Amino acid sequence: MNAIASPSSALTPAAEKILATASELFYAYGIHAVGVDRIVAESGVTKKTLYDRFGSKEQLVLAYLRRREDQWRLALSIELRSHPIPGTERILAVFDAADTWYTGRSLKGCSAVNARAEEGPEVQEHLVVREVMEQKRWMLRSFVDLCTEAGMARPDETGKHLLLILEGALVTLGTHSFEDPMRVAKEAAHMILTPH
Amino acid sequence: MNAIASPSSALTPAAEKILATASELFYAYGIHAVGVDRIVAESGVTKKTLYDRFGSKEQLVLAYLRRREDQWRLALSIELRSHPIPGTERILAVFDAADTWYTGRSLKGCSAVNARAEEGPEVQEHLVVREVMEQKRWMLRSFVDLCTEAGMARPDETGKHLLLILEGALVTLGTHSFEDPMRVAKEAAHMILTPH
DNA sequence: AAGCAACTATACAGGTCAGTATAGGTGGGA
DNA sequence: TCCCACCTATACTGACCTGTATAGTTGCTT
Repeated sequence: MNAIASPSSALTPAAEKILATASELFYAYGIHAVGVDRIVAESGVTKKTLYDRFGSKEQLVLAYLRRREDQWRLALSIELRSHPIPGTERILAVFDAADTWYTGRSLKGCSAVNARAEEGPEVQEHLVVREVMEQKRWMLRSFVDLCTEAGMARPDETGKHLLLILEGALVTLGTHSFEDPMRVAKEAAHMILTPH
Repeated sequence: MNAIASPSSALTPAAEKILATASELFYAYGIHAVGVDRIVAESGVTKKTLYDRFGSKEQLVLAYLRRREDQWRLALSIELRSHPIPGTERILAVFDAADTWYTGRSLKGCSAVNARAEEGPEVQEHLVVREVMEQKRWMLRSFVDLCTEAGMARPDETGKHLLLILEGALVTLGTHSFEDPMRVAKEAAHMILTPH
């Protein structure tokens, strides 16, 4: 596994407050629905400081997405460290980590998917869209690596199957189609991983 | 199955043009990012007509979501009609319908999920959020019905597993984590439906 | 011929958007 | 003592936001 959190880049106290406030608001209401005026008002920091520290709203959005992803990767790496033996149990531990980390904190699904929904159709152009794509491909790579080290017959295909199930559970956290989607996802993953 | 398209409510010509233009723009750029001024300009209709026909932007958004869902349910019911025998093949035909209907047309994933990403955290309050929830629960019910009529051992659980896989594939259409997600989803569904 | 639904055209109101400008305050290190 | 990074405070720009107001046109139906 390649899960190591980034150095988190030592923000100044005011920048920290801005990012914390922006993260809550962006996730809860959407990125376009939250103006910098509101972020500034609720964080008790001036607009000048926001632009001195982050440069633009888009860069603030990127910082928000990267921090959330860093936290998830850290939580995942800790969970995996307590299941060090390659195999089905270690793979299923991903869904335990997701249950612990996302459930409760993520009543609107995946922040990256939600951010992508608000951007235009250009894939390569916008930084936000690229960031989302890279995060998702990292998770796919992680699943494939776990399947490979477990000696699965078709790690590439199985990794994709597992990613689909995880993504579905994250979406379902936001749509409220049914209760406890991450537990159900772990069941589904278990069936995928069981020899037929 | 309960898939019958709604009567589609006979819009006036100008309303039709507005809805067609709004649908493209909402899907491509997000709902908050598209103003009524732009919809009006690109559809060649006046703003007065838009408000005479739809009443508000929110109602226009609802019309957009409902029409897209109606079209999907119609496509699904046609596909299912050509696989009338209860069983695994009929269930997997859902993913063929999704492949035909979504792939190409839906390079940014599910319109309902994307719309939900832009609304606030209140679940019961906003009409858009309720609409999205109802659409997703309808699809879950459809999967469960298909599993029940196929004589599956645990139709409720299997229906949820299938919904997770379908949702995951829709998201992946938008994130570009890997190619051809709907085909991969059908594979995963096939494994879920095969006795262990 | 009258009425009416559907439409065009233009202008406006009141608010919010991202981002900039100007001026000044504070605390720690060289 | 001077400097400098970091911060506050306030005002502003020009564009865009949803929604409304006013006035007039077209074409079908009764």
